[in-house]
Amino acid sequence: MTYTINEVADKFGLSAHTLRFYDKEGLMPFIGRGKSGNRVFTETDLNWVAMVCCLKDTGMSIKEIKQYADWCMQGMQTIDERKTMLADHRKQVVKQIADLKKHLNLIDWKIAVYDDPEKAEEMYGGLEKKTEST
Amino acid sequence: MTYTINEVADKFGLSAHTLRFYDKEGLMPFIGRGKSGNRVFTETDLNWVAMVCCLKDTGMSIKEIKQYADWCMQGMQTIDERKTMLADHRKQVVKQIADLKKHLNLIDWKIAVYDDPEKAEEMYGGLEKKTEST
DNA sequence: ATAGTACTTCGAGTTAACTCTAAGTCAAGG
DNA sequence: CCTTGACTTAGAGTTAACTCGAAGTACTAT
Repeated sequence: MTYTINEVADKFGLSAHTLRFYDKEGLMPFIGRGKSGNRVFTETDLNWVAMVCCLKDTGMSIKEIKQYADWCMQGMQTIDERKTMLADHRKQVVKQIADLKKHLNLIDWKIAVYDDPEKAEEMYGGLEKKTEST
Repeated sequence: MTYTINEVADKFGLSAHTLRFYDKEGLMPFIGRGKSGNRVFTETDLNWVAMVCCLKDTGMSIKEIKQYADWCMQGMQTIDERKTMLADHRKQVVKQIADLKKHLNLIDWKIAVYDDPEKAEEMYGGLEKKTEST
């Protein structure tokens, strides 16, 4: 089973434009072509696209993903570099989650204040005192 | 106690340029000025900057934050709009956290594969079979 | 064979969010 | 008085990541 660029785009919620752009940037160095020059995606390629999307959606830049792809193309001797890169990135993702949870607390507190303004003075000392009182 | 733009920038890990940019975009409509025209930040203003940073860091666009700021300036009659906006945004943040956790699983799996390649075939069916074998 | 559809490349344009430069003002210290 | 340093504005430039348009090729159905 193989897939066209539009099928893959649909599957991952991207546009064909974006997939070609990723290809052009070197993020997909091993996508095959059919006899008329069209990109042909295999199941294995789909796994790779999933990995690219995962890295992108967790904030890795295209430049870094290209570095990762380049290392993958170079074979086994780059395993250590790849492992280090993923371990570093993992830390960043863990930090992102922690930061988001912290921010969520402030958002929750703010919503609570709107539901019960009394809480504002008690809990925080009057955020927006100035604006709310105008 | 009041603060200069550079003190605030330091406190929040932003540049003074960025704070002025936010001000220009209407994200800080109530920052006072000293007699020579310099921005003067109060403790209350710091709380507001914290809120802006929270919204920005959780993916809200400057345009949306401006909308929120505008509503804050209009006073009590916009409480409902603000509450709705924050509740909607809260949902998005919760989703971001869930998505990041999901992505983290793939990253963890991939790291595990690098540590013990045997797992690849068992768990996933050979991601990167093509690239690893070249 | 011809119309339609899906793909191709190349390169220009867009958007968001900064990021910086230039030219100028202002207050304090020597 | 003069320099130094922190601030001011307006506006231009940068960067990342798309996003689109034009022009062309190739298979598919009528």
